[in-house]
Amino acid sequence: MDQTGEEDGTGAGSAPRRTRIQQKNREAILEAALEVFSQHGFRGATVDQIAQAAGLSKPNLLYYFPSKEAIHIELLSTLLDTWLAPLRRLDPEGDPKAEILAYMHRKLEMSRTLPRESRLFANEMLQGAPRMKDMLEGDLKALAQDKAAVIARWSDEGKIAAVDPYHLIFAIWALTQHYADFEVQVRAILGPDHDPFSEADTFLTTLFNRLLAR
Amino acid sequence: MDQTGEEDGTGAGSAPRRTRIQQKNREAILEAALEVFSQHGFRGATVDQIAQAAGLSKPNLLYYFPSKEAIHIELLSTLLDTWLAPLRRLDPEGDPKAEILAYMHRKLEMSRTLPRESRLFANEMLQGAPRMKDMLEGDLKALAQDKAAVIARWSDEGKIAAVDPYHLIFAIWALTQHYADFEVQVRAILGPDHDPFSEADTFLTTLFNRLLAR
Amino acid sequence: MDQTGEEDGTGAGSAPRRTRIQQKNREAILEAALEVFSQHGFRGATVDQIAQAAGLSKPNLLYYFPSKEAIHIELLSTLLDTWLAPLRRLDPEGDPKAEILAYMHRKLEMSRTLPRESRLFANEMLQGAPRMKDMLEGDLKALAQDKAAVIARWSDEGKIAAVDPYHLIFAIWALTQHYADFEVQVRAILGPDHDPFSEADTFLTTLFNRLLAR
Amino acid sequence: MDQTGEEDGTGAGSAPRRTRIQQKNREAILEAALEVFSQHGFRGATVDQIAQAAGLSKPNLLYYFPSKEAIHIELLSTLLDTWLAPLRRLDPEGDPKAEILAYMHRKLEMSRTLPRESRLFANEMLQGAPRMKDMLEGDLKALAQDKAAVIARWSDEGKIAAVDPYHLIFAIWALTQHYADFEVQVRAILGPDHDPFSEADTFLTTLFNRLLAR
DNA sequence: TATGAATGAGCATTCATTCAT
DNA sequence: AATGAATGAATGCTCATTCAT
Repeated sequence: MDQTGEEDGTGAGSAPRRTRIQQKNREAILEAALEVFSQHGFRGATVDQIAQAAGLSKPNLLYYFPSKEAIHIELLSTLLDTWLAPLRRLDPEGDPKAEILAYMHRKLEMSRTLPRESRLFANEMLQGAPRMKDMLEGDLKALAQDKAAVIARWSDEGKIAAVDPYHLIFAIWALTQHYADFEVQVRAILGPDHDPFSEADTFLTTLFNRLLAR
Repeated sequence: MDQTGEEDGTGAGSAPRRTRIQQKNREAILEAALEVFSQHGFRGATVDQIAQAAGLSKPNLLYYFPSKEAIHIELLSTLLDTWLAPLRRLDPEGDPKAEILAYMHRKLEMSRTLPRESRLFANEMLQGAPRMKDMLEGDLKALAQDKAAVIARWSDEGKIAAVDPYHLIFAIWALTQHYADFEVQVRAILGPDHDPFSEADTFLTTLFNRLLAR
Repeated sequence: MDQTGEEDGTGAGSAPRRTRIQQKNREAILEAALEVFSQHGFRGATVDQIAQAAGLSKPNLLYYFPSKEAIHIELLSTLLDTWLAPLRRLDPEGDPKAEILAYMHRKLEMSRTLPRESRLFANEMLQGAPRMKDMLEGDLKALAQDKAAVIARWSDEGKIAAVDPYHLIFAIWALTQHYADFEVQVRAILGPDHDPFSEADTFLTTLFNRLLAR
Repeated sequence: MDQTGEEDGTGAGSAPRRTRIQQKNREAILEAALEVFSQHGFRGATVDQIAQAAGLSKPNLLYYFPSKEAIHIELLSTLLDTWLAPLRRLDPEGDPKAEILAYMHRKLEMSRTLPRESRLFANEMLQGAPRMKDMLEGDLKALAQDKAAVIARWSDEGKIAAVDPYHLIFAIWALTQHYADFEVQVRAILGPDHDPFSEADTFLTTLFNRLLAR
């Protein structure tokens, strides 16, 4: 997914040296696991499925990761960074409404291009975030507070309409992720002749423009 | 095997005769299953958990329902009706903006009072609706089309601002269900001193007012 | 092995009610496990072996005991009581030498009739008593101290020859258990025409008579 | 595969040529294997544990020995020689009681200095000597018969008290090995302030003196 | 209706050993 | 002489479901 190279959970230590084949297999496993976990959830996924999808034998897969859970955790750790990146880019010095709209667009784009990651995340949330709670109350909370303060300031300064900054963020998350997480429903209703994401882009642009207009 | 003749979604079959104890146990099972399925997903839930939560032995539970899957399907069937009820009540003859806002409020209220149902539904969607696709493309689609037409008319007649009626419905779904489905995340960010649903009520009222204002 | 009915490890609580079939199967499992564990050790034994020896399927065995380890622990708990019984009967008011010789005989008889128990115990000791250390430092130590004091008194009062009471007890254990634990070796050396236990009886009687004679 | 031509107990084969590093690694492996096998038994030990303890990779370890079992067998073969050495030194021409006591002391000293070897041997005996039976019925039996005959002669000649020579040997084995094999138990009972082996020395000296006194 | 007993299929993980380099 | 990579065969345990009563 990204070439930043995953840490081993310690977050600190020296980068683990990996041979080319290790790198390749680890990536294949994570890619396969993303596919399987996002579709079936943690418990619903089997190591066999993942191994097969990665083109490895089950014991060989467990040569690269110590356990099924370790793969899941690795995915979630990497995911959170990816997930928060668009929000991180919200620039306190930029034009308020443009910044918020741009953020929404980046987030919608992520739903479009990374729907499996979105579903993996949603799965974890639905189950009460058993493996992610710490991350939520750490990085995520800090970032949300930071950006909410920025938005609140914009709101106070009259640069955008008055609006609860936290719930504005929630709204962006909810509205964009919905198109990934509830894709079946959206497609069932719209039928095959619609392009949900392009319509969503238009609709959400309107929505946030009206919501934030002074 | 399934001599209880449970209504299977067709809505036709003869009314199943049930003693009071049967009724009570079926309800206990469905209540328990809702709890367990919504928390752990279908594969993550075990019949044992459900039986224990229902206060029954495992074989006795399977006397009432032929299989784990049958319980799940029964829950989903019932759920869809509950889920669509608020939308059904959207009155074509009512005041457009008031109707839409009232619908949103009913939906948010459902997220507040029935979060387990919301998560059960979300779980099913995330997995591609393997057990619900027909219902989506049947009742749900029909209802959505029907109500979208109403909203489109309102929009055309200038009674509300121009808006894509389908995506308006999606927005209501996404924004209200988010507070049930991503509750951990919302609470992790807001902390213990907030009342997410009451704040959401205010925020969403504002949001839809601005979106729909002529 | 004995009809006292095993506790479930809590040591306290009410006696677990068991149906006849439960009683029968539990006993079959423990008997089979004794056979297998004493021969192959804990790690060397497989649940499959035990199940087969007990005439049960693997999952059915695990219906009666939660894990392989639980069976092992149950065996060891029961065993310690059996194991200490002969020493418990050492009567402080009896004739000193006769009491000690009688104890030795009871212990030797146990090696003869319960060699598997002896080997199970020896196996556990060899590995450092990972599952029995507490029992050793509890019941066993207390009993040994108690009886060592009795023997020390006899020794002090000149009723038996001066002797270290603890090491006298160890000597009885070592000498009697040897015929069970090292049975292959004893038989390899003596050949098929000897009766090790009857010879041991004579030899050990002589040994302790000479050791303890005033 | 096994081109190193390890002496396989027959004692005949050509002397294996080994480089210094080979020699060093073989020794490291055997040392590590002794540690691990004596603690966990054959089945309980893993090749990984041994390799790690020896500071080698698993495949490299298997370059030196064709299999886990081969290491075990090698250990046992070497062990038997070590084990019997003290008895071999029993001098038919020496002073009978002094010889027997000296043998007992050598054996006790071995328990003190080589407890792992003692436990390895005990483990093998407990399991019925599956890998050692031939050795028992060969070298061991011959030596035991030889020395038993010596003791029997001494006994017949009145140089020591009348005693069954085989069971006298067993007694020495049992009493000395007990302090290595059942060390946990001994220490659990005596507590930390005792020196089991030094006390055993005193006790066993007394015991055999009284047993053998004319 | 209800439950104790039983099981086949499956699952995550371990492990001795082999392969390729 | 050494090791990273790979695997077949277990191994302990779980689970939905069935059987017998």
